[in-house]
Amino acid sequence: MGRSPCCEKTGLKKGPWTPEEDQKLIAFIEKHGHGSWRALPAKAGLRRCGKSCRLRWSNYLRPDIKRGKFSLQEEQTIIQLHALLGNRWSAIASHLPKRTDNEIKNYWNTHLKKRLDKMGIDPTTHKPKNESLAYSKDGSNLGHMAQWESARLEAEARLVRESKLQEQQNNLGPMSSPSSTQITRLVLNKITPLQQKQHSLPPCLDVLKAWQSSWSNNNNNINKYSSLNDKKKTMHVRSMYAMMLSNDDLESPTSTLCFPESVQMNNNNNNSNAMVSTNHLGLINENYLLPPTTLDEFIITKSLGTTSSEGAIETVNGGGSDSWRYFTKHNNEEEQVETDEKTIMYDTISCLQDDDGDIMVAVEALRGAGYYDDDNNSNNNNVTFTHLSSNVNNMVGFENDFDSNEDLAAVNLHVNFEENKDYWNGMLN
DNA sequence: AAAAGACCCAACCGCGGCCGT
DNA sequence: AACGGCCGCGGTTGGGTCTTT
Repeated sequence: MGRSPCCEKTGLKKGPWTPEEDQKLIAFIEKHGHGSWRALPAKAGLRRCGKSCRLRWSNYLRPDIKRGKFSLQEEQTIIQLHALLGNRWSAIASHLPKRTDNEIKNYWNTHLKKRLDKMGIDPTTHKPKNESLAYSKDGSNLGHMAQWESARLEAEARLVRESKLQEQQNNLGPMSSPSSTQITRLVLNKITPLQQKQHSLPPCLDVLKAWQSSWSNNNNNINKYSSLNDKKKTMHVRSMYAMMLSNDDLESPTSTLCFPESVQMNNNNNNSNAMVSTNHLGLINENYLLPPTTLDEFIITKSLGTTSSEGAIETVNGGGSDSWRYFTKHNNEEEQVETDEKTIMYDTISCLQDDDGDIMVAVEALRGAGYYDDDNNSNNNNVTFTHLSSNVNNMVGFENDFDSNEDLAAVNLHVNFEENKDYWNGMLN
């Protein structure tokens, strides 16, 4: 069946919208709503086709659109969702409040895709490039498998919702019945056998395995760097996936995707190697995602030997809107910290604040964990938090033998875990 | 300083699904 | 069931801006 054009092409304007046209469109929609897009242009006095008006409104003029730089969290979400969903921009956009599918698509094509590409990750399959080639040689149909995986994940989400509902209806607690996740897995295992840990990650998610491999290969050497810079150089080649791989909690509550045990956090382990490794994951996350060459800096310094129980987070308006760009440490790198349970250190974090006032992840982390005290917010953008080190130590499960630099990394690590939990919960609700 | 190339992103195009008739 | 209108979606384009030579 042929398809008629959406509107008469003759006499209608195309191309960039003028401010006057925008105003006409906004004024009309605010007064009447958009109703039928086809009929709208004539009523609004615009020489545009309805489709052009719809696009202009939904991609640009809508009041609930957030414009400007994508945050770290948004970047993470896009990459994670793209690995799961592929180029389903509207689906991805539904998990990024106030962002349009068009904007996400553009950002992917112009930034994230290239960044993955430079790292040797195939942005289509999210697999390391050499592995992608090998995989193709198997004759596998990647697109088909990704589609299958995507459909399977959606089915998982649906099933867990249903099982949650069932649980509620039956009024049964988790102790008296299998958890919803367990139920989901039982059901799904009949559809797709549970993936063997580490050995057979879903094809479209094999990037996780790649990063796990990257992490594992260097994990044993994490304490052998001669300087922080050396550590950083190595850390730059890794990604947020390391963070995901580092904690079982980050596993999708519904997915059969499994993360390797070798890099899981062991909160009961006071061994310093384990502690350092875990904390470095937080730094890896920050360092990788934030490009190494930028104008703005997120600086961590530390003060040592104090018994103060207070610290300070200072926000600095340093580089305009281009914040969240770099994460590094300086000063005091060689200093060792001796602590006992009663010795509290404090750290000063200098960080940037973006234009719309969002404070960076670390600050949100502290606030979320109760370390950020709005009442103590001073006039010059200084905010304080209390009881940092001891509580952070407890927060991440380490009771002894910690280093304050690593503690701050742990804060970031912790909050990212929480954010990922929220993310997956959001996927399900 | 100028030209060429690269980059970016708003806007367009056309397909396909949904729904009413 | 067939048709037609509407809208959402993903791919692509074109022109403005920035960077490099």
